[in-house]
Amino acid sequence: MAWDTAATQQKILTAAVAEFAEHGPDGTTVERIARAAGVNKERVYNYFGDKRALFAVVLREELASVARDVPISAASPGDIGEYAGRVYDYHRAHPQFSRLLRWEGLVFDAIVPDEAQRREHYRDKVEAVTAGQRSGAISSAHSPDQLVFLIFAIAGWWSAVPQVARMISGPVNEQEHARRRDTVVRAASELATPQPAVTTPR
Amino acid sequence: MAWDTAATQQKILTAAVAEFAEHGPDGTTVERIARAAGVNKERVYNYFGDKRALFAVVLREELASVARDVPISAASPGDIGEYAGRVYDYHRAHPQFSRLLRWEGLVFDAIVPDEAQRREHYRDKVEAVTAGQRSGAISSAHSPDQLVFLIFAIAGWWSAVPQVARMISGPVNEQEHARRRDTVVRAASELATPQPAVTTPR
DNA sequence: CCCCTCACCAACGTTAACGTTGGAATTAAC
DNA sequence: GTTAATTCCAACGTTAACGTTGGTGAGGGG
Repeated sequence: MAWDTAATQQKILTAAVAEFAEHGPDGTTVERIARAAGVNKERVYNYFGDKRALFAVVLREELASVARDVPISAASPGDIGEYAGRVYDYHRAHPQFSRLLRWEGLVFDAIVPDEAQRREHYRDKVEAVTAGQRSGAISSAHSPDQLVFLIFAIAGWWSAVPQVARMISGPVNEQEHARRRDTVVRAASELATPQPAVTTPR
Repeated sequence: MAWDTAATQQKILTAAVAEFAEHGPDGTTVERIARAAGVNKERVYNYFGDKRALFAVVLREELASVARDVPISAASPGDIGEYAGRVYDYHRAHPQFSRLLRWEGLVFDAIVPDEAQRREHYRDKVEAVTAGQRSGAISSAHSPDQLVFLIFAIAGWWSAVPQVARMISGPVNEQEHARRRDTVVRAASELATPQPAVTTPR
């Protein structure tokens, strides 16, 4: 049988994503990754360097995915709402992504692997919103970058602190998921809808 | 000098909070906690059992604090906005709380230490919003539990994924914090403001 | 057909954290 | 004032993960 080093590397990477997402950088052991991938531990060190380096690769591979897989359209508040809904769906369908994102936030406070490229992806979203605001279809009550971030917050917080969501809203079944998604869509849409000035009485 | 076991336990707990918040359950070592507290490692085991038990105690102690320290008022949308702002402030002023909350979300998917009491705290918030909705001052577009959760999301996501916030909005200084807080306050207020129906064109 | 390179793995040394134990110092009880 | 109980710590055994090394066998170039 011929060597297939690319396949070996891929198996390691897939196993690493699962392990790191589940246990985090400190809870993960290289031995478990190797066993899950069906290869020897030494292969991991040879291909990816030490554990931290592998973690960085895993983050880079996985965290660019939402930007690729969930395109934005910002021609109307309804578009923003649907975008938020899709981001919510993505978090739900890819718990590994969601967990890695949060581990990154906890471990890499300062430096993020591949920050330049990630920034690009986010810039796309912000620019789409900027265009929507310029056309008047989207509310300008918030600056575009912060509106984008609010959408992420609304869509992502559920999976970030599932325990809090459960304590507030009760056990999570299919129906509850639908309810949450609906809330996300409508809330994002609200925030994107141009308003005749919100007055804050004092 | 007399024994002061309460003080010893408190020193351990304080050190444990800092260590667990910084490094998480797996990254923390009991030895470091003991050293930081200025006591012997054995004291930790004697008073708190093993590492996981101590982690549970730390979570219980720290995570009830927001509910205690940040009361809600929901007599008007402006109240909701200000509440969201205070929650934002709390996250910023107590990064340990924020980090522990997220670690809890990652590690205790199912069971949460002291869940019953935590649920009580959240219930208070939900009930305040319910009352506000009943009086008509607060929008009923979202069910009260989900509105509360949206507020938490808007206020908390910034510190949960600081790397994303930075990549979207640039470096964080005092001015940027003020901008974020303002966004949080206004967004929460918007979501709480009764609307004459949001139309979603298709 | 020979040899050199490289993927692969079993086994190893080393470090570090966990959790425990035996004993010294201190307080309280009688 | 002697004894029992308790706080505290230094030192220990044990486990487990990290990262490495020496060796084996497959592939390919001359």
